[in-house]
Amino acid sequence: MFSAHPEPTVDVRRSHAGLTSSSFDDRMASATIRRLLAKEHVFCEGDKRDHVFYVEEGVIAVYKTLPDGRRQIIDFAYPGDLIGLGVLGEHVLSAQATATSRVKCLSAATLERIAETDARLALKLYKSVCHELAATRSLLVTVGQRSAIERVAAFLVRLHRRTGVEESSTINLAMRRSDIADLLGLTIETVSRTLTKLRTMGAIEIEQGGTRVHLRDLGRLLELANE
Amino acid sequence: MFSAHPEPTVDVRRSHAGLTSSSFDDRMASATIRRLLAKEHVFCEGDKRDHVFYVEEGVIAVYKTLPDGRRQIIDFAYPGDLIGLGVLGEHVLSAQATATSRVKCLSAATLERIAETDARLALKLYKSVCHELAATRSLLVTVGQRSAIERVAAFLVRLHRRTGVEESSTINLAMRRSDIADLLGLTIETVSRTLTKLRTMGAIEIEQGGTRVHLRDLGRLLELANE
DNA sequence: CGGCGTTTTGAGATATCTCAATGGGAGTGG
DNA sequence: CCACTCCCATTGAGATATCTCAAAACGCCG
Repeated sequence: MFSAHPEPTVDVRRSHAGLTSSSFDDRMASATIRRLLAKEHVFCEGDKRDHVFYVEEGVIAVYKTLPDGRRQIIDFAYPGDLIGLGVLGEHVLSAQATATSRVKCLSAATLERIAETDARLALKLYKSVCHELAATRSLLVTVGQRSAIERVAAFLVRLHRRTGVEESSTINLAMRRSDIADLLGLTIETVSRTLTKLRTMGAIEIEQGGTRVHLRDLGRLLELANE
Repeated sequence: MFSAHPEPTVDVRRSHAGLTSSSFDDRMASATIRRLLAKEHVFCEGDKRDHVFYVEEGVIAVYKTLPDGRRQIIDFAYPGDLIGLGVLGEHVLSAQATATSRVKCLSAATLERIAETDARLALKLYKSVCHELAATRSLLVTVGQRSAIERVAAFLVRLHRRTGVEESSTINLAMRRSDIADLLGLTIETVSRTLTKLRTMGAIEIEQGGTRVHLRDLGRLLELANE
């Protein structure tokens, strides 16, 4: 379904789909593991798209840069997500670990061949694009319409939903302020100031090093996020 | 492929795919036509998603609103685009004509039924999501990273590529300043001022009523857009 | 002509950015 | 174990792009 048709544009990126197709599972079991340190790249825009990566641990920032170096992070990929899917021979986005991470490297050609006969897998890939699209639209609304405090609150809430362990309202950012800034279309300083404002308001607590954040008043954050 | 699987999130929106599958063509031929005046809605967020719409003429703004009324336009749909596709029973976005428009109303259930057996159509729908995703990411980069003048220049260039007749570098906005503002995450006034700045610079000429714009210096616009 | 919706323009307010300095934590090497 | 360095986060102060509020001009339609 994917590889047979040359296609002029896009690149599919992440899957929330549980990966249960049996032939796919076989692949997963025998796949190569790659470990990354913070700031290491999984792939770059323009690289040959010969692998698809399944995130097992850590956080991967998927982003696009402008010619002058400005960077927009499109999304963060967490364990269980699939990155690097697409219909083109080259990656149109870059992906970089924001913290120590581990990914499984899957052959793109093989995956796409399996998808041709395995309707369940094909459907999962399709759904993953839909999820991706929804997430991107949601971020677009945030960046286009919300103020700094709303953006940061929305980010925290979303991160909590995505990675938060039940009951615990402490989240591990596992990334730098610059990553948050590039996701939200703000500067590092504004992100920092906004976090301290949220702290001052009593909505959050920031632990040592500023990477762990305790969401003290989730209701307040939701309200601020305007969701 | 689409209807059989209840799915918790998204809504696929637009297709650039040439629509040539024969059973689909039959549907198209017998479909109901709906004519819309500017500001009329094609559908609203939360509406039952029983139809998919093929834009034949005009411009349809597809958007999302925040609880307090702020609006982010996700994209404009032009003739040849398909809107309202998705995997959910309800629309998650709203769609409104920005100018007099004409759409063909297609039964969502039927379309999805055909897609289950017609691989070519299914593939086209898949590709349309990919295109949509690429367009949304591109807009996200614009809104998150670019200045007002860069955003407006990028918008004009994109509109020209999308709807511009060969050779003619005059484009018809067919929408209000408020629509452009809500697409780019700016205010009406900033859009207006930015357009006059581009005019003063000699990059564009604005015709009567401000709806037709002549791109006088496309190179300059491209440069400004930072693409 | 008169009214309405829209665009343009102006002037002042403000959120965010920029530039710069300070401080903290982690790692390194003496 | 203590400098020392590096990277990152925080904080401050001033600059600025964009927003807000307000008024005027324009184009369209009855």
